[in-house]
Parts: sequence; C-alpha cells; structure tokens
Amino acid sequence: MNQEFINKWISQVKKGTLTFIVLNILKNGKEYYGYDLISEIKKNTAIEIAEGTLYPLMNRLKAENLITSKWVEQDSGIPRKYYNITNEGVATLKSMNTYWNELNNSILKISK
Amino acid sequence: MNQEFINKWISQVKKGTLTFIVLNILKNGKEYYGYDLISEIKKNTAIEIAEGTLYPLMNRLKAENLITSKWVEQDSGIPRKYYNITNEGVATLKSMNTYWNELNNSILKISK
DNA sequence: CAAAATACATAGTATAACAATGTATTATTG
DNA sequence: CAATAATACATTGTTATACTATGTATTTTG
Repeated sequence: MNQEFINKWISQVKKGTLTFIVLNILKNGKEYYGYDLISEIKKNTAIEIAEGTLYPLMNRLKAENLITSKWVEQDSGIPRKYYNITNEGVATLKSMNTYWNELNNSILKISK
Repeated sequence: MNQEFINKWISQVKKGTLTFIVLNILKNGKEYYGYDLISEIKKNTAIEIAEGTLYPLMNRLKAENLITSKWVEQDSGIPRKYYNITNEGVATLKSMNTYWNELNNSILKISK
C-alpha cells in the first residue's frame, strides 16, 4: 500500500467535492465566514482545507453567482467576510446532488 | 442553474474518481483491455471517459505498480493491451474504499 | 469503396488543490 | 510584558489530472 499515492489521490478526490461540501453547508441559509467554514468542514467530514484552497474557491463560487458575500465588522478583532447561498446556488446544488447520488450508487455496485 | 458550471464541476469530480472506478472494475481478477474498460465504465456508471484520459491513467497506475499490462495478439484485428490488478493495487484500493465511504457518509449527513 | 468502429497513443490546455508566504489584529502564556 | 499562537483575510507558484484534438493502423459495415 502506497501512502504517497493515496495522499495524492485524496487531494484529487477533493477536486469538485469541496465545492459540493461548501454549498451543502450553506444551503440551509445559515451564513458562515471563511475561517469558520474551514473548521465546520473539519468537524463534519475530517477533511482539512488549506486556507489557500478555501478563499479562491469562495471567490469562484461568488463569480458564478452561487453565493454572495458581505463584510461584517466585529466589536473586536478582524472583520469577517460572511457568505450566503443564492437561489442559483441552491438550484445548482440540486443538480450536483443528483449527479453525486447516481455516481455513488454506481460505485457501490461495482465496489461490492 | 448553470449547466456550464455543472459540466466543469463534473469534470473535476472525475479527478481521482476514475482511478477508483478502474481499480474497482479490475479488483476481481478479470482482465480488461483499455477500449473495453471505457465501454464497461460507460455501461456501469454512465460516465464517459475520453481515450485521452484512460490511456494516461492506465500508464500512471502501471508506473505505481497497481496494475500490470500485457499485449495480446488477436486472430484478427489490432492487438490489445490487457490489464491486471496487482496485490499492491488491491491493498491500495482497500484504503481508497475506506476513505471513500467515510467521505460519503459525512456528505450524506450534511446534505440532508 | 468510403465511413464507422476498433484499439492504441501523445501533445497541449484548463482547472483546482496545496504549499508557502504575506498582512493585521487579538488572545494566551511563560 | 513580550513572545507566541490563534484568528481572519489574501495571493503566487507548483503539481496533478481530465479533456480536446490529433495521429496511426486495422477491420467491419453500409
């Protein structure tokens, strides 16, 4: 078993998956800021996202109108950029969910 | 819903996933040749793999000693390159399966 | 006999995750 | 109280992989 290979593979599996995870976390309307999303994802999925991965990802989602963002000043500390999912984001996530479920069912079949 | 975005996303989701699918198809010891794998995958998963994706993928798997290959002349037609999974391939696939299942369970939780 | 299908292969492009690095503020700890 | 860690944002360069396009060669089909 080649741990080096597995690590590279895991990094590849994250491509696309992270988008899917972030939209799923945002889909119920609760807003999150970037740093918070990283720990929320770590808590729920045992996936560690580097900051250098998350921030560009959020920018791409915003550029595609799947999320919005707004700066919120804090009483103390660094301002946070909060993200909200858009209607288009919800609709897109729905398509993703369909694809993901089909993919996973096929893999379940061939992997047993 | 942004079909352009969805298509790009699906292409990203395939990264890593294709490796996982190919190893899963080979894992029972039955050997396949490249062109055959493409149609087998299409049949089982509704995923279309371009030839320009599959052949480099198989070369990577071979370079990592996860599969072997051998040329087999045909009575008629073009020779085929048949692939077999190695013991290392089986062991690696086992780790992948563990990761895949955990990932998928977490996503199921956050996506409901 | 031309076109499609079979069967292999490679070169160039696009995309996304990651490591490294940077700025700035606040909290912790020795 | 000063050094370190944690919080919170961001960007640049590297790496890996899927895809498009293209190529070769044989066989089957209309």
